[in-house]
Amino acid sequence: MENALVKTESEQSNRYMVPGLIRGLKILQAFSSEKPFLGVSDIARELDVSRSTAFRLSLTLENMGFLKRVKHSKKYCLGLKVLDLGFKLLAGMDIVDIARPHMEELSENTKVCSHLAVRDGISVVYIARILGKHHTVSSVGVGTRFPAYATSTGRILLANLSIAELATLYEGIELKKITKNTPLTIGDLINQIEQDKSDGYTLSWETYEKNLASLAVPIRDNTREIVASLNVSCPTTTYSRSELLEQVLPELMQKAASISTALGYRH
Amino acid sequence: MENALVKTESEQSNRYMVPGLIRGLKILQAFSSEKPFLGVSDIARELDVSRSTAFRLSLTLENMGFLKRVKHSKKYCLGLKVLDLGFKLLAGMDIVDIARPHMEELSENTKVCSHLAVRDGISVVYIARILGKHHTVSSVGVGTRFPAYATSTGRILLANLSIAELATLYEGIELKKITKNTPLTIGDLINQIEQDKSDGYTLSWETYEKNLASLAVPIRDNTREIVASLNVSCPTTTYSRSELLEQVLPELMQKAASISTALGYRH
DNA sequence: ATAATTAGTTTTATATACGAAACACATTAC
DNA sequence: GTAATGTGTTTCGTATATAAAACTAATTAT
Repeated sequence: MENALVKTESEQSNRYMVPGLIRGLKILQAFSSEKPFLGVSDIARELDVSRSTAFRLSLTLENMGFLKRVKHSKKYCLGLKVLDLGFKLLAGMDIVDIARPHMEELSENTKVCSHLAVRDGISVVYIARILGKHHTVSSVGVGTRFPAYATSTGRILLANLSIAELATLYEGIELKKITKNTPLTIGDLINQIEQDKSDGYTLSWETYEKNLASLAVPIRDNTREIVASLNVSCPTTTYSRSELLEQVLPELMQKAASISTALGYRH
Repeated sequence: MENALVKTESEQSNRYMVPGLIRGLKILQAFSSEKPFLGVSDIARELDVSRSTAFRLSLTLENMGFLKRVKHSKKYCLGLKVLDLGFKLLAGMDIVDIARPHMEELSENTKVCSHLAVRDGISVVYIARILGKHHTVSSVGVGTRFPAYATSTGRILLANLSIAELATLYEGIELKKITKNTPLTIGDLINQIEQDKSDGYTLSWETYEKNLASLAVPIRDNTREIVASLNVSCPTTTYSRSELLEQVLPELMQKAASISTALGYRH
């Protein structure tokens, strides 16, 4: 009972959280392509709860269709119901439907891949992708997360925050050196974002991955806030830096403007 | 306290279920493209729980990233974390990775859309899609669910069950007449499935949607069970019935065989 | 303007979800 | 073979999550 007081350890601060739900969701998150099958005991170890609790939680998730028993085994794997949630979210995002035709034209005209992304805390989450028909294809599928500070799309989205908000957001977060071009301090990041703002675009040349170029611009809605970022990405060999800026950027900005207009933004 | 005994009403039978988790998941499922924003009171009404409970559950989901407050409002919308689960599931399904290149060839050669689907109870769930380059594109995205009895892919997947299992699965389920070709009784369905089995394929001609044709075949793995269904679909005007069977079917079966082989199936 | 309604949040007494221990039955060790 | 460990499941007393009520702070009605 002496550890009843030491509840602050790694748990969320709020005293209103319901443990059954936290744990249930953590179970779903515990599954991965490396660990696709977990038994009750595995789950109990993973979450540091008793086997009886793990048992009841798993049973609940199974009954709801979020977990499935694998045939002729007592182990569980993720159930197909987990797909529903994600696709319901995307279906509700009319920005995806609005943007897609423009993105298809963009990809058709530039021959490269295009992505639409939104910010979730310090992450960029990709919510739409059009594969270029004629060149190396993107491996960034819908649902992919990247650190915002290290990607062109991410920096565009961070530009919507004030310096104070940025500082709060990145308080205690370490910026990892991914390639030679990634910002290493919040100061660096803020400077880059200020530069982006005056340019109106972000060019990332091997910032997140060697040999990968990406050019991103903001999309705004009727509130005038930056709600998404539209980008094109390709190998650094497809277009040179100047070709990207001279040939691709105007096309990209025009499509972004069309999407913003469709979302109610008045220029 | 008199209603404490009447717990069986619509709740799950099992006495080990943890209510906090059930309710939390039901909250996530309550959001839809028609109702993208819900407040604490809305949620309380929707789940028939007290506002204080709805409050604590929402707070928990918010802290976990599964719900987000919409700006300048107390309402919630789905958080982007829900995407993670679905895409983790798909990433773990190596059948998708294995099938995709074959599906791309298939779509390239036949010029129409191809889908890969698995069964989840009485539903078919689509887990991969390749859009045809030259014709009307499919609106059946990854994650889409359809009633298994009414689709070609679904009937192929149902063929893996014994008649007894089929009867159990559809016990108390009403088959709705979707078009003139949908089976209306379990007897009809079983007859159709028996026919499919001897044919080795299912042709659905306007079965689920007017003007839509779909041709599906089974995919088996090392256990010799039908684990997925591969199909092509197109408007009924693209290919005639006989063209589908003579030109497209051999190609489809060959690709399905390749995928089955890659999954360990020995012919 | 004022009252009435509805919203989200906080408190608190009690119904209940939880961990510990026991159980049954595998699988592995020796 | 038997012992030893590991698994999923069940029971049971107690710590705790919950519903009801109280409390604010917004909206809406009048």
